[in-house]
Amino acid sequence: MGEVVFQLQHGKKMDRVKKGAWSPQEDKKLIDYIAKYRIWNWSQMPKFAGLSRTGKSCRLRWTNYLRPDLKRGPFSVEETQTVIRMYQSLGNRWSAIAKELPGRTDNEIKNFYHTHLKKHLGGTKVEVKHKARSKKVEKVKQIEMSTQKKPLITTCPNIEGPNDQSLDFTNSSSSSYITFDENYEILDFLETSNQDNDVTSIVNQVDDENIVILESNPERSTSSSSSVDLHIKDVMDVSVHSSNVDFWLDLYMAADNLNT
DNA sequence: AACCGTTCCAACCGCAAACGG
DNA sequence: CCCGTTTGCGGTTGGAACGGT
Repeated sequence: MGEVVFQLQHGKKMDRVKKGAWSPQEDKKLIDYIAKYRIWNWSQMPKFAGLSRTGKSCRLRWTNYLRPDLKRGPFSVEETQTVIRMYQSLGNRWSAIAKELPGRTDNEIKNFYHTHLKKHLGGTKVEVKHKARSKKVEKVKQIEMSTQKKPLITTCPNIEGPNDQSLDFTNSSSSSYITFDENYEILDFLETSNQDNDVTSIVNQVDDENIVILESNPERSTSSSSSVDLHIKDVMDVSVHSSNVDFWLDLYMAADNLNT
């Protein structure tokens, strides 16, 4: 990562302005300066702090990374729930969402949403009353949620299956369509054979509100215990309606926690 | 080992809002 | 109210890290 330096016209003098990743030395300069003089003017500060950066770059580095009150680390269940709920009501107003999450920045939430949540949310359009910054105008914005339901493939924690051999899907290489209630109790179960690829005909037979498509974990399919590890292969229509958010989220978080 | 595609996030950019003289 | 400057926001991206072949 070679440092990138640009020439900027500044009065008569040509100032060298650094761009790209911040070095630990630069971080220290910024932290020390703010500790001593507080934040008074971002655009003036860099030259006093001995930094060859724009004020914009300094502000970003401080607010998104150096600020002492930042939380860091993975999002908790509660935080993830908040992000999803707030996004459903506010849309992409990341800074407004960040106000509900102390220690998290708008940039962090935006990244979290795009990398962990977006692709798993089903395709639906949410109409959001978008409060414009002028406070006077209300824009109505159509939030286009991803129409692509990318499979959420991850390891699921032990979900207690029924003590019914006919429902033992540990050795099955086919997909299973299982309806759970909120306690992960299996409400309904349908198994597809390998050659049966007609998903919709199966789906139509069961409650399509809570369908989760599962497939058994190939590595751990030797035991025939009633407790099985599963791969969540796909989540269908679970996250489309807000009433289903908790259900989907619980599965997602449980699976994700197990992996870490 | 070497290559290649994917994931993820820090940092960028352009634009709009807010500020203040 | 105007206008230049500063701050804040959201979309986008470069590249490090990772995973697979």
